[in-house]
Amino acid sequence: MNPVKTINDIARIAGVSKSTVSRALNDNPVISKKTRKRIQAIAAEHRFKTHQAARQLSLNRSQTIALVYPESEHHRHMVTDPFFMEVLKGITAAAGDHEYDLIISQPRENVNRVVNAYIESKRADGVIYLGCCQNDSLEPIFEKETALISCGSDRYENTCSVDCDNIDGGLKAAEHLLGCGCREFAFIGGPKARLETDLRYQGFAGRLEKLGGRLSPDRIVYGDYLGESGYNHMKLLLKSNPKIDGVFACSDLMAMGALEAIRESGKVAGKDISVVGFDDIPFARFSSPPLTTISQNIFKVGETLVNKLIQFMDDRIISKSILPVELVVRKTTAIK
Amino acid sequence: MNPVKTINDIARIAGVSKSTVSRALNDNPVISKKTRKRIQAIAAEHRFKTHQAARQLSLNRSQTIALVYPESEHHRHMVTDPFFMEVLKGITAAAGDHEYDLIISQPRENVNRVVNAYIESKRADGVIYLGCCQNDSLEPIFEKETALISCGSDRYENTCSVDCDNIDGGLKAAEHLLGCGCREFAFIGGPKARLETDLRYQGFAGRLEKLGGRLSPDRIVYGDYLGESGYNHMKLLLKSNPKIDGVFACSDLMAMGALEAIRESGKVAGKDISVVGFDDIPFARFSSPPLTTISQNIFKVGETLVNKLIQFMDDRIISKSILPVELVVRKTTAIK
DNA sequence: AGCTTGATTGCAACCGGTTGCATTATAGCT
DNA sequence: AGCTATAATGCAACCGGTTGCAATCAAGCT
Repeated sequence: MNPVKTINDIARIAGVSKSTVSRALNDNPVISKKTRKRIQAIAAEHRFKTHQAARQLSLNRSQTIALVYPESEHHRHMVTDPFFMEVLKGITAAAGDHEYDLIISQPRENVNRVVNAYIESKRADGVIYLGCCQNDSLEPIFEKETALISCGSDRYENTCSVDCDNIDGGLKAAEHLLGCGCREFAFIGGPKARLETDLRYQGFAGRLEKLGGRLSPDRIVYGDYLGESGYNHMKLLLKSNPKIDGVFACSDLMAMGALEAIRESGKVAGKDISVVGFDDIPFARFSSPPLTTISQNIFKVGETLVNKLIQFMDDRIISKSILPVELVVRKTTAIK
Repeated sequence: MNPVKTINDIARIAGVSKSTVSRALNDNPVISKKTRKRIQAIAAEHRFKTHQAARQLSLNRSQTIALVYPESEHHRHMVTDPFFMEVLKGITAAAGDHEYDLIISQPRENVNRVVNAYIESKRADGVIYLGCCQNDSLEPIFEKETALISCGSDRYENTCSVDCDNIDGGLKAAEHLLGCGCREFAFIGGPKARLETDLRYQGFAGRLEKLGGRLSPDRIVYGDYLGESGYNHMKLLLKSNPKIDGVFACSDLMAMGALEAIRESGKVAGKDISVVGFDDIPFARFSSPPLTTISQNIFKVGETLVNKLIQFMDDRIISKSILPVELVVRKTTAIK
């Protein structure tokens, strides 16, 4: 097959001008249907593919969304974050549906600069910012009219965001544990700097206070979402506060770590101590015992991030979305 | 700040031609050091960012790598694949180091076409193909001189690939289980269509045969890498083959599902039955009991994929890399 | 001073698309 | 047939960089 590289080649073959080819390939109705079909057929036959850079240059639009997430504070090699996987699935699916490409980057530092670089170099038309810590200082970005949407860091008036209802999650955990008859509580949060940790705490502690659960400061600890930190914290908690009978952990991984610590202590989760996790990762139902948890529709978070970002890019509509969570009762909680 | 958009603007401000600016910003030594520094200073002062599409068009190079992975056969919303997360980390890190952008896509179908489209539209300079199933038929791509590197599907002569030493993994699992005194084995593979399933089986079964372990066909089953399939398969195996005392599962998730099934059956993993997983996901040490498993350096796989792909793009060097695996002994295996 | 030479810089074409506007073809009408 | 309204197409500029080659400049030499 001869090398057909550009619309000029197609134009020559079809005996029309290059502008006609361009319009035909974009299905511009100003070109007669007959010509359009003919040119499209020729293009297909020669396996022509538009040179994306050229197109982007003309249109001054990259048809690309950048996904930026900061490197986790503690780990570089080991973090297996179920949340990220799932949200990524939602994002890729939705981006694909809208015919946007997705470029991803996990900057070592200076998230701020990276986000700006994507926008200013026209490398991306919009940015999804995932799980920003409170000290990330994206202010300079948020202040501008940048097409940016965030998840896990909704702290700026005029920026789009999508989040799960973290307060309601904490609240549901509290109500359920109270309903199980627990009275002595512990809270194993995510990293303290993270907004969602705070929100879940608010929901949890607020409802406990109202309904008479005990949650003293020495039973409020902060982990890193991974199994190990749940295990370690629970071990210490059990030693210092043997009366604890209700635990809310801000991730399933930490909850499962806690289960292991409970088991080692000789107590039985779901009987002596009730445990509620957060996330409902696929494996949650195979923990031992199967984990009661707050389920987030993370896939949907990903989809919504893309959809709302595109909406903003198209219409400048600023939206704050809060997606519902729900309690999934399994075996780590039971009425005493 | 006045809007400084293009190198033309910089040229005007600096009082030089646009080509000089272009060269200066690329640190071309043909421009006098003084001029270079001056222009770079001006560019920095005005926060100038190169328009990437324009640059790509000129250079006919996107400085981008595409990561393509097929949608998992069974699940769309639920798969939490620890392997993917970790390899992605390695890929983003290495791509960043080489100043390549990374675009990712999980095509619903027609992986083949997607891969080609990236290359032919110059959207990407090279493609990383992850975990190809045997029926994906990427032949048309592999046959060409496409800059493509694959992981999990090394089936084509003249294409780069990176994989862990799956055969050796199976072999090590077999030796360890035999060393524990096991004699009646079961194999819980990944999807049957996947190459690594076959390789691990070869290593495992081959060594068993040599050293006298029993692995009859009805004890060879295939799951989907997730916890649930490990659970279900193990449950059935225990019913049909109560004598089994050594299990090799091709993922930690399946192994952990199997542990749960073993627990439910009243047997004790690490005593009555030994179990070896594969992957060494972070959570493996918190399963109950902590899981003995074959550890892969998946982060390194990601890095290697990028490095070898770039090497190929630069020098057309075709490389096949096989990374070592190692046995991590925890508590699910013990000498009887 | 005049000439050579190497170091700097500028000119203009080019990369491969898109698009406003002018032009031509077609159809419809009297 | 002649004229007009409209549909279809082509021309050429433009997007913002890069780069081969020509032009200029300054220094070194006889």
